[in-house]
Amino acid sequence: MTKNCNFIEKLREVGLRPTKQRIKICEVLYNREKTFHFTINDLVKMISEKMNEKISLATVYNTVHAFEKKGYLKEISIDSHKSYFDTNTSAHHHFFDEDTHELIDCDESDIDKINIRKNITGKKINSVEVLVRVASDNQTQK
Amino acid sequence: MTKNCNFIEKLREVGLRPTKQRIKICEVLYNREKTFHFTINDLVKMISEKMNEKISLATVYNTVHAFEKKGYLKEISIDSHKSYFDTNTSAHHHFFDEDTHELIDCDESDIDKINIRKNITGKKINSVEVLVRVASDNQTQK
DNA sequence: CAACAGTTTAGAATTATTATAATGTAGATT
DNA sequence: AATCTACATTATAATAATTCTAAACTGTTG
Ligand SMILES: [Mn+2]
Ligand SMILES: [Mn+2]
Ligand SMILES: [Zn+2]
Ligand SMILES: [Zn+2]
Repeated sequence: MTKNCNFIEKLREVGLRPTKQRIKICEVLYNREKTFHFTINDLVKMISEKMNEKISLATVYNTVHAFEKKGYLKEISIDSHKSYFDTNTSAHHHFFDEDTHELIDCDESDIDKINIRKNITGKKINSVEVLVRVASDNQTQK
Repeated sequence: MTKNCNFIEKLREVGLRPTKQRIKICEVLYNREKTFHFTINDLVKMISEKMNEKISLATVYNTVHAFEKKGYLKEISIDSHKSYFDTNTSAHHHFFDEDTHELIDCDESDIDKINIRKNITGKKINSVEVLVRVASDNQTQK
């Protein structure tokens, strides 16, 4: 279990003031075994349920985007209608369960390295990510 | 150049009434050499610029979603903040230019077939798509 | 502890999308 | 051809997600 003072240092390192709201959000996001995926709505719920404090919605948005900019969080595009964030900021692939709308990380070994043959002049590749959409085996597929 | 009567037949085939708005939208979307990517906003502009007719925004949304459901259009998730649609409905990969926010199709030959080793019990794979984010070579990368 | 810059906050504003309900129309029925 | 009816279109209102605003607040510096 990471201590709060670690979060304070971590925030200081990237030039974010260790305010109590940011520390609270760090606790909710990083004080756990595994990385996970969430929406802003999820996060607001988690804060209000797990913590007694209430944080303004604007602050949650601001903080999440500050964290994203500093590389503490990654935004994942799967569904144009919802923003998902990921506390796993490394480059990795995903499964998306279309029944439950759950995102699942792929292990390194699940998918071979992707080889891109095309090269766009004047442009460099920033990322290569695979999205595997899965759904229940029996039901009618979309 | 596809004739309107073809669109009428096409619409009838999938059980959509060939109304003048739907035919108009078909013309804008499919009366061209190559497939392309667009947002609802793009489409509304294209209709009002290319055609003299004005179609209600609600109808554009309804029609695009009707076309999507019938397999005439595909929705692409790249940017959680915007919905992109694709008149190329086949399974294919994309480059996304982060400078211009332009989507570019990958040819079959640009990327090898992806082999998924993981298998999620009770779930079948609906699609496997790769998104390659590119950006200007010289500028600071995000 | 005073001062300042950065931060939080509630609420308003904006944007994208969907719902509503009245009106219009394609295609079938007479 | 006139009528009918289910479905489609429309303008507008409603909703939802996100961002903006401006005032109050707080962490940090000296
Ligand atoms: Mn964002
Ligand atoms: Mn959609
Ligand atoms: Zn992930
Ligand atoms: Zn495409």
